[in-house]
Amino acid sequence: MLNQQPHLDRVFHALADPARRAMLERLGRGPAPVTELARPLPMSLPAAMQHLSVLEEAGLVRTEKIGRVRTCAIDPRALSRAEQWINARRIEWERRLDRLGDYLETLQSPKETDDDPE
Amino acid sequence: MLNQQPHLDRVFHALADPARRAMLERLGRGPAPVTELARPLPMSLPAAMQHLSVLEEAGLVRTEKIGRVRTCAIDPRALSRAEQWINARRIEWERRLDRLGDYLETLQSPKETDDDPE
DNA sequence: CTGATACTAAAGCACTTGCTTTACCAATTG
DNA sequence: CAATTGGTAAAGCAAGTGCTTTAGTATCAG
Repeated sequence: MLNQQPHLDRVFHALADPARRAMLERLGRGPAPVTELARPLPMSLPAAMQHLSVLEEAGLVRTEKIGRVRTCAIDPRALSRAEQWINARRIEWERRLDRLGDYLETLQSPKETDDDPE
Repeated sequence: MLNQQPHLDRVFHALADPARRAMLERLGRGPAPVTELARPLPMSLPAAMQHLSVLEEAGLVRTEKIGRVRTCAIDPRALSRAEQWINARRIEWERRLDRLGDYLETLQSPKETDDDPE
């Protein structure tokens, strides 16, 4: 019943780590090889590689190895799904808050009782 | 150097679990007591409580206990920070893709060479 | 009062994460 | 060729997660 969206799990989990967000922010300025992504991070290269593979499995990053250099680039499509989920929630919540406001107003000037009083 | 935004860590981590997203979706339709949030989930009540406290520590949910019932409600502000981060990345990436497009066009019709060839 | 309801606290445990180190291969450089 | 560079594979380990069960406490209903 749960988890119809394992993709969202992976994307949000990938975004929940500062090292991975730093990688994405760097990649926002253009593609980069693995070593360059790893350099600013306070960890070993294999550790950075593991973060990178989390980003890749979430679909946020695509990589291609040419010669001995693996070049990494962002894939914006994965992020848009996460954005859509957040957006849907926010719209829903704002609408509800509006209806709550309406309801409170009907309490102020009681003409007819409406439904959805919670 | 990393982790200037532990708040983002917590929000994205909270969103990375389907049980917690289900709770948020339910709360989008209005406040609810703990038991109602837990009922559809395939786990014990204490387990659901632990998920709830993750949401609360991320600032996504506020709760108030009246009598023996703890009522939970969403707090949209926490989510907007996450949305802003995603938005910033997407705008950055789209701008970069546009510039890449421009660059490719200048290659097609070479009049003047611009900077930022990456 | 008695019993049921709604939560909460705590301990325990299998499993997963997030690194590390070591060792290694393949591509390039001199 | 030998040495260096860029990346990978694998093992190991401390710490954290995600549940469970058990055992409560406080509140409400009758």
